[in-house]
Amino acid sequence: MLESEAVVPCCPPLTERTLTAAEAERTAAMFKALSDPVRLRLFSAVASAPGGEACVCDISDVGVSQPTVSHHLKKLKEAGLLASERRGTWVYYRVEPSVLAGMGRLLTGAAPA
Amino acid sequence: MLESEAVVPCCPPLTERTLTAAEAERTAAMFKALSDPVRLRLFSAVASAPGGEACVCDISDVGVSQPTVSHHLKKLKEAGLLASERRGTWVYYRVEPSVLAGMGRLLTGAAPA
DNA sequence: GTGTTGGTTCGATGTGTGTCAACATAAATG
DNA sequence: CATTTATGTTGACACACATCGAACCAACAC
Repeated sequence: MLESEAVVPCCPPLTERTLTAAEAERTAAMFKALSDPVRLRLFSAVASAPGGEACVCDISDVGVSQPTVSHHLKKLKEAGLLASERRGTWVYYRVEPSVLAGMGRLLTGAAPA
Repeated sequence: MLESEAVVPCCPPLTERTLTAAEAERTAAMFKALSDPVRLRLFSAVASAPGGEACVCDISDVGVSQPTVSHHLKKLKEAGLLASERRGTWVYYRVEPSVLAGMGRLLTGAAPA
């Protein structure tokens, strides 16, 4: 199981040149992780949570069963977008810091302020 | 056929709050359009082309059959990421201007320089 | 008109994926 | 130990999707 193999320092901005097949493969994997409505809601719930992290119990109200939530969180983790840590009873997820900036740079070709 | 219905002024940054179901649906559709390696190569080919546009004949060398290229370009168009125009013999695709900035803002929460 | 080149649409097919119910694991609590 | 609560995993199923060849349309040349 290959998890969170550095997805950030991956590829040039989309406006720079045509991506190679390998670059496209890696970049597509990140977009694919965010291409499902449920995953997107889960991700934004974590990303917007105070402290940058949230326990599953706080974000699992997205209209699907709990196993499905777990499945989607796993996918986000495999894509390198989220990291998880168990603290006692609950499991907390947080956003991998550099990921958002990296994907933003991919689209805009510039670092945000 | 609903094409390019304003996708840009759609949704708040992912870090702001948990997206609503409707917001997640719309945002996921844009990410999904970029979640395929072939589409990503086609999109970057158009986005990086001089003048911001390219004819199909210039970008269709991505390792799949030409009908498949056409299929993917159609999807990108339906997602509001590309626009097409026929000029004589050839069909030209160009990037919808505000889309990249809009998606970048979605991820970083800030406008690029 | 016929022919040729560029592009899209149409079926068909195989693979991928989102979903849930059922089961399994992990930690706290009694 | 048994029980309860919180997550994760497995297996199965239905639907979506990427791909192709073949048929089709659009513009140009003859």
